[in-house]
Amino acid sequence: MPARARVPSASPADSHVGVLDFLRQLWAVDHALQRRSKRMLRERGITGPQRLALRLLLLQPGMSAGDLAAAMHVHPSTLTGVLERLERSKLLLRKARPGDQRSVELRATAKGAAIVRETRGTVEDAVRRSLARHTTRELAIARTVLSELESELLGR
Amino acid sequence: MPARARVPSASPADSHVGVLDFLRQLWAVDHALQRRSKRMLRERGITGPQRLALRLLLLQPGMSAGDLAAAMHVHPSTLTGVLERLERSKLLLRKARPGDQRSVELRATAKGAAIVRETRGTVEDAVRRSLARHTTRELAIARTVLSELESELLGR
DNA sequence: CCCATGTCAGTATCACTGAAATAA
DNA sequence: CTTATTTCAGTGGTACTGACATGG
Repeated sequence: MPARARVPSASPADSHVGVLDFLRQLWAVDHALQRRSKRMLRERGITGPQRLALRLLLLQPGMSAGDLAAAMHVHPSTLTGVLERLERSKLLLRKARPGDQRSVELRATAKGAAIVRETRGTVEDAVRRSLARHTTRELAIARTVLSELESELLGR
Repeated sequence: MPARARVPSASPADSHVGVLDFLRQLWAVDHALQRRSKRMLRERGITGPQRLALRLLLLQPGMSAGDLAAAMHVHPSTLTGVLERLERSKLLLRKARPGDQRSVELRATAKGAAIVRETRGTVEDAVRRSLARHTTRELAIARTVLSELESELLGR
């Protein structure tokens, strides 16, 4: 099991606000996300992205694959694999859309809805607990920083 | 190219502070990180985690594989692959440690040091630009939230 | 013999590019 | 014919578990 590191912090000269420290924290959260997702797969048979897909589908049943891919910020071809695994696990149904046979209507099954309701040990659960410890204002700041980070990462 | 989503926000009843919104933002940053990493690989021949490994190695030359794995919060067997790719690209040297033949001394090559210095288009670059837009206090808050999120994700 | 270190084998998800299939 | 939607084929990186070789 990975343990805490003992590595010297970035020198202040690196930049005014410890870019390397922030960078490491960012990758740390990323790894934590990936590990939790793997663990969910082992223990409950569903990954983080798969859960997110189902969750969005419950909010807007009948979504097309393209719309869901956009909502999840992934390439449509990436979604194909996610959907296939969800379907194999009987958590999702793919149906040709009446009126446009190219498109598909996606819906969570009853089993899919049930697994989404069970939140113990999920990413969502961790987020909920973290958020409960902060004020609305602090969370707004955190979200803004994350949102700008996202833009910068996607840009150029 | 993934585009912006149009999905209804979480209902306020979901929890007091939009857990689903925060969750989506978190995955969005994660995806942005992955995409930037892939793009770096295409354009410059090195991924985000690979760069982080080299960066830590420059800070502490001669580190062992186990220590580096701990510093990066990954399993030693995960690091094996990362190191192999770095070595194949001639960015890193692995040498048996004198006095303990089980352990290895890791060092960035001159080429490795050079590629780390070139930061245009890297994750680090995006972080630097984002940080420049915020006050020290705001960044401290963001870091705290991320750090707690990490703990919650790793826990239980 | 026992423990530590690192690698290897096997498996799985995610993510892309680019091309193909099908339908509008 | 052209465009839109999704899937398929192929590639690559990350990450794990569990086993193994080797050295202390």
